[in-house]
Amino acid sequence: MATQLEPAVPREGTGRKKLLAAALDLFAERGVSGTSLQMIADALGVTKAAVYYHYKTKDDIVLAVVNPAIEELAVIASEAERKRSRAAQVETVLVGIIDLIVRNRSLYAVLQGDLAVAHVLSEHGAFPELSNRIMALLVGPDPDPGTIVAASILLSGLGEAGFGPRVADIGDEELRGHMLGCARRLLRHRRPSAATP
Amino acid sequence: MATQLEPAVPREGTGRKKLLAAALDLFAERGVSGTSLQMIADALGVTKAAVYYHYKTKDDIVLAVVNPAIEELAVIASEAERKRSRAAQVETVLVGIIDLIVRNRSLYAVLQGDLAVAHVLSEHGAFPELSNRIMALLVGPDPDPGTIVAASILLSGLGEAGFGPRVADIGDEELRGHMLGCARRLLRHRRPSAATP
DNA sequence: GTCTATATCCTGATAGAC
DNA sequence: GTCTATCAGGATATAGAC
Repeated sequence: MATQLEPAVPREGTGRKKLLAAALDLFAERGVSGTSLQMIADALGVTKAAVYYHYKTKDDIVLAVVNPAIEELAVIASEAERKRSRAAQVETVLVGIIDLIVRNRSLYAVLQGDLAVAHVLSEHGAFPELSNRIMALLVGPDPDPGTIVAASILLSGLGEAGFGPRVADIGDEELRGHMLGCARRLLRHRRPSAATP
Repeated sequence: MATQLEPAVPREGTGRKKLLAAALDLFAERGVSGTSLQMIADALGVTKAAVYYHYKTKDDIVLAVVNPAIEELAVIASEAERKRSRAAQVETVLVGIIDLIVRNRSLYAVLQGDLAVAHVLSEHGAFPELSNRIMALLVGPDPDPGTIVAASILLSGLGEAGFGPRVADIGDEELRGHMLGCARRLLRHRRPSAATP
């Protein structure tokens, strides 16, 4: 539950940390299924066996790469669930997720855009439940379909857009602001009131 | 340039058509890199060699699966480029793409969400150029970063959201309407006016 | 911690019979 | 159009030396 002040996956480091950084770059560029352990080893200048010293299986590497983002998301969700007003819950989720995305643009894209990651997480982790918690915080109780569509577009759109080449040359501060603006525009719309005849 | 009245990839058919439908389902579920020719063959109840009778390489299958959507997108782009007003251009692109997504929910997700597809298309096709044309139609000339961010979120978000399980039980008509509403909300925002002091 | 070497399986792809 | 049989290469993963 420590506050994260550094990027979730550091660019430099020793041993495992360099491995995870190299793996993330490859996952973001070629996809998890399109990345072999040989490629990761080559990126590090070592052999496959050296990679296997740090992690027993490829799934373990995927989990280790993606885990920091999941832990941050869990903190964000818990923080948001403690808020009393719906508006504060939505705001906490939006600010938290967008900050996470901007701070490390490729990690979130891999986490929620890669089908292989989803498959691994559905077996080894509890990510689907966390994903549902975050969605519930965004759309609230008894959401109408329009809100569900908007939140779905937002969550997947933010991830892919943050890593896309078209926003690569936009600074962190500015990107954060634009993403927050997009999120608020998307989510703030008139619900069809069931009480109106 | 024939108008498409049927789904881009038919669910049933004979020979190649059943092959493409089975391949699309697998691509959408496991990703292109995570789908082997063996899986496609198994889904059809045949052997790999039978698959190779229809298409020489795996890339050819990917191209054939994704090609109907690309052709539709090209028609949409050309149609939009013939409009004179910016508003009409944006509207034509939005209505066309959303209709394409809703009519065949997994195809667009595979086309623009799968890194392996992007890799194949960058080699064998001219999709990057088409993608740029559509983006240019959405954001207009000299777009500000906020508009670029919004359009990026929209294009990737629509694709993934259309295939997601959360919107699976929403009917075509309703989904189309909600997606259009989201798109208009996202793109319609005040540009920072450079003329204002 | 990293290496070489190896084991095993699966991949995309081909040839030729029916 | 589909089959069996086969190929070379690459995948994950392990064993053991340094």
